[in-house]
Amino acid sequence: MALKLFNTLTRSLQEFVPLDPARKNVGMYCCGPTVYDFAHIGNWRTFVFADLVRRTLEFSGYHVTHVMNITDVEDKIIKRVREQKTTLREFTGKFETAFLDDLKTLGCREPHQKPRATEHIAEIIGLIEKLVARGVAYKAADGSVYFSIEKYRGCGCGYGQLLKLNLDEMRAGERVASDEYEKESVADFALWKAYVPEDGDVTWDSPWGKGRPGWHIECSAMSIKALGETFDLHLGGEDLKFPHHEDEIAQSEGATGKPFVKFWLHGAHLLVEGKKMSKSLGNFFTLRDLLAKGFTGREVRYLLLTSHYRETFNFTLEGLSGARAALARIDECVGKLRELAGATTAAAEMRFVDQFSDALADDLNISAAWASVFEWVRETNKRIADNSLSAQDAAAALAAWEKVDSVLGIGTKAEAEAPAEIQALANARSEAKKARDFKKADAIRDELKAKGWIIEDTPKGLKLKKI
RNA sequence: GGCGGGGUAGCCAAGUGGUAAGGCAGGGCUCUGCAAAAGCCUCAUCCGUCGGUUCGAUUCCGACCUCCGCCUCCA
Repeated sequence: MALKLFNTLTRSLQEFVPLDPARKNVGMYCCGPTVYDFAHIGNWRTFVFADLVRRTLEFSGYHVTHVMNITDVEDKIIKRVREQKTTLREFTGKFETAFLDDLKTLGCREPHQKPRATEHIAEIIGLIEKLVARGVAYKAADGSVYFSIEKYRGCGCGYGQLLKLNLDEMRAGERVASDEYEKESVADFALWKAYVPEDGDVTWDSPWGKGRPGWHIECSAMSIKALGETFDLHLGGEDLKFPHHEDEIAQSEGATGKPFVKFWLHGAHLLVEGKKMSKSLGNFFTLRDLLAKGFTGREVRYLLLTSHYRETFNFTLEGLSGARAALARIDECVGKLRELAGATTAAAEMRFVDQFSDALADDLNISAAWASVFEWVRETNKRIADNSLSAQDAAAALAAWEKVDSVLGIGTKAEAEAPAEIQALANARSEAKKARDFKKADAIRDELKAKGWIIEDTPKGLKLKKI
């Protein structure tokens, strides 16, 4: 089934056809983190969403080049560097490392390229020069360079491609005008920000004097460098539609005269416990906060992947606990299949895989995709229970699971090897049980539980599971 | 004020002009000496409210209530 995605550019569901359909190459750019703090659960929803898009494309046979920028120069960063009396590189390096660690913890595939804004100042300046030469950018009295929406529109280019804009009705200017008063028009935005003393030594030379890049320009410069002047996919959180993505389109198309991106995908935000996340409400979580509560990255990933990307998702701790139980159900089933299959291999059972991929093809209907997973688990369990599953069948089922999991990316919990001490206790319990000393057997079971191991008596003998 | 997205069981969440997927929690049962984060089964006469269209609406239309997002740094 052909993959359909909701393109913000056309506000409609469209079949995904890349620019290079013959070679199945896909260029995908995802707006990455501004590294001034640890990323929160809302940020992670968007990055896990981007990972799902990438994995779905790879599952569909595309060769994806995944690019994610690291914004390492920006107002908040500069402010904190100054406050903490550190250097830009030292400050941003710390959060960049944390970000990439967290990305891995969440089971996201690492982007192929992670360009930093500070390492692309030359490209950024080059792009601004093009815009100035084309007459859609101007240097203001304060030394900054701005993009002129009016001039841009004057050459027949579309501003407001991602959403309906009614510049007259908008409340633009209420707060913007106060700090960016050198602009010709309030809708104009900065391409190059002139140096101010507060910037400290965070500054670069440019044809317009010392300064630093504006926020939007880095994404245009780096995506064009990595993926070309026109590429397939650009994604980010819904809040970025305006002004960030709209401005990216304006800068890029204003400079190249070519269409910038074929497909724009935007992920919705999340609420936490039904409310907007905020530090004062105590519902503001970073991934590290959740790990500290004893949850795992794969549990968080599972939960973030339970709802459709274009719907607001309500993230709850109760849901996160539920994630553990749901994953255990899958782990149990896959574990049994492994035992049954042994060294046997087989081609994947395609009924499950097809059902799963059909769900995803429908604008990443992940809920329907999970439904196919759990229906498969139930059917598989039944077949295991009535012994109607051969090693061959089990191997085919496992192969199918592996295909499905190449998209879900939750893997399976590694079967933890019980240390000698635990094994010895388990043996002692078996002895006690055999001697029908159930009191002792139960006491040992409680002791094991206290040490973090659960014992299960199965028809095939005892099984130890790590909590 | 402008633009946009929602309101489906205790919680999370799909979906459809023809009578409500899936997960968690709950309940029942099975295996078990007892158990289990083991397995199976079960769990919405009903989809924010009120009207309208229709043989039939949760699904389409209208009004209203309510939540959320963007318009300003923001995933």
